[in-house]
Amino acid sequence: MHPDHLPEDCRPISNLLSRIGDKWTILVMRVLEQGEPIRFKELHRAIGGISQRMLTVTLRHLERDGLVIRTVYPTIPPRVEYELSERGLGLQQAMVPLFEWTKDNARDIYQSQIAFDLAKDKAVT
Amino acid sequence: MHPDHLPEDCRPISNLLSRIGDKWTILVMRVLEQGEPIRFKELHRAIGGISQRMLTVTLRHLERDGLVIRTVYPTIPPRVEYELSERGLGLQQAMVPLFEWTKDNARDIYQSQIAFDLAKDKAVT
DNA sequence: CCGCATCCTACGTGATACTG
DNA sequence: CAGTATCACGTAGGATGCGG
Repeated sequence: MHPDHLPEDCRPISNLLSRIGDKWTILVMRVLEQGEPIRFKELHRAIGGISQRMLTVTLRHLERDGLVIRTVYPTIPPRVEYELSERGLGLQQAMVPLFEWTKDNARDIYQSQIAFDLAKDKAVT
Repeated sequence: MHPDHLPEDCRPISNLLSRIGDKWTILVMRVLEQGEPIRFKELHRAIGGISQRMLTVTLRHLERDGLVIRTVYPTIPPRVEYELSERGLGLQQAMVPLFEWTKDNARDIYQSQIAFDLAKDKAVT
């Protein structure tokens, strides 16, 4: 059922992108990029529009992949801090060209989409 | 509802990654990367496990973003060829570091996941 | 041969309320 | 403060059959 007979490089990349390509991961990593450990609540505020649940889920994924480090201080009230790991930092750096490309092409892509949708509508008419 | 008050760079990047980060886009682009125009059926065979529908959807998205070029030869039977556009090629190149990073870190990430899941199970016990 | 339309299922996402 | 549990919803994805 899965593309097992593809060049081996493709699936891991596709899998990785599927995970970091979700709705929030990039946003979270970008906030974490500052280097400073940051608390859950701060993250929640820094990232607009994310629910508590999705922030938790996203952080768990990142932690599971060893991309962020989670530190718990068993105080009362509890205090939990998140920071990018070495690996996470490396991923950030690997994504820089993609960031650049996106910035350079976002407008053109948007134009293409408009044009495409327009042609579509005209075809219907 | 959306993270509108984030640094402007983040959302477009997140959006782009969401689209190219889906299950098939990377795989399709990788096959297209060869440079040769390629027919639908060939693509379908080259990419194992993809349904006809998802291949169509994926190609439409890529076409809409101006990343692939779709050429129709109105012969009988019909002949449709796909190839990477300039823009698509640029995206490919921008992703090279990410590909490299993934190749270098895939194993470590996998290990982290195992360890994480194990710790989880132990916690339950 | 190409790929669109339909139906259906699974999962990601979000809102809310509750626990340590 | 941090995180879990529950429910509800929308979209992605897969299977199948039809049309150009």
